Amino acid sequence: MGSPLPRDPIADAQRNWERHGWGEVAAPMAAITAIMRTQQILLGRIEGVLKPYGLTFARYELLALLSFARSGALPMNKASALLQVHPTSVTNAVDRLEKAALVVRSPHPTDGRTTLIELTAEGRTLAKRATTALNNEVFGHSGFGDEDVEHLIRVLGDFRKAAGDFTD
Amino acid sequence: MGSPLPRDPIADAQRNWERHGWGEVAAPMAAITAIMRTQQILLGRIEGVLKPYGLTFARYELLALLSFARSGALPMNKASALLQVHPTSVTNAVDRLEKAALVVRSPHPTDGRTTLIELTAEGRTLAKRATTALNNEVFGHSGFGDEDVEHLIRVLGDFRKAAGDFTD
DNA sequence: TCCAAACCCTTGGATGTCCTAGTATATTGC
DNA sequence: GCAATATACTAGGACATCCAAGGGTTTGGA
Repeated sequence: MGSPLPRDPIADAQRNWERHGWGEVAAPMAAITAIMRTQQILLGRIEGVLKPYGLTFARYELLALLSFARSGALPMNKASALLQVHPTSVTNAVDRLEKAALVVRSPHPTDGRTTLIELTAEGRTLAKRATTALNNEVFGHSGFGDEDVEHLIRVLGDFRKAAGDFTD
Repeated sequence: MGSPLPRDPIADAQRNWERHGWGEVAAPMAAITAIMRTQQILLGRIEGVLKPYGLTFARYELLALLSFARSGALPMNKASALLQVHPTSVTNAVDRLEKAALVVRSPHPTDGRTTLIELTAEGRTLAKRATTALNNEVFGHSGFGDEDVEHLIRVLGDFRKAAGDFTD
């Protein structure tokens, strides 16, 4: 999006916060802003790797989730809960995946309100290939040290739990 | 978006990765996924606080950036670089902020290609109030411990630097 | 001097996310 | 058994982000 800046804009923001007498919250502000930016960078990398497969991250996540389900099928509401996104986002993703013949919608056997999302053979194949690509090109070179990875998993896990993501 | 899940879906994903022989990259995958989810949670909180002010996070960031500029004005391309978003995103944000009379566009005095974004008096006032709200309601209760905040700033700072965000 | 290359901003299009409503199906309770 | 409530999915709308392209302005080398 541009060449490297001469200075870290988030560190600058933190200094501005302190300079304005908000020193108490300057560090958390910087940490939160850094999380936002890091997510943006990672998402960009992931989307870049997935593009050749005709997938976006949202669609890949759904495909991957289905590929781990016993039967290769899940109710839409289940997928929405597990992916932690709004139901309409799942509808959107399924619409496009279905158009690409990677999944199909089928009625739930006993509950008429529910729609099952089912992986097709191509969907399963593509999920596997995309996962390999992501493992090789993103997760395998995350840029985080092993210790930092463990720390992130723990700290962000605690945060997500406190935020009400899960009970466990 | 839903009630808490009985189990951490990211920890489950990590286990799935390991079960499929991708143990090498399971942890980084989990860490990255956790960052994505954490960003989503934080963004939701921030947007919730800003809503009463008629602001979104994108617009707030621009307003805050301008409020820290000496003259309360910045070229669009400068803002794009500092916020690290695509120029068209800035155009979009400025369109809406201008419609709300929080900023105005003015021509650059010497470079005819450049447009300056200038904070209005209301814009400056609103930025201050929104910042106070965010400090009180989000940054002040980030949910991260002091040590974790320092750790996040360091680790994510290194990551962003390695990703080419800044030289410093 | 003058034209090509570089730079700046905007428009239009594709995606994703969320929210609000609306329709259809299940469940509950009287 | 039937009405009221709850649940599941989808349609439409508001926003944000990015990319690709287009039109105007500067800069720089021939």
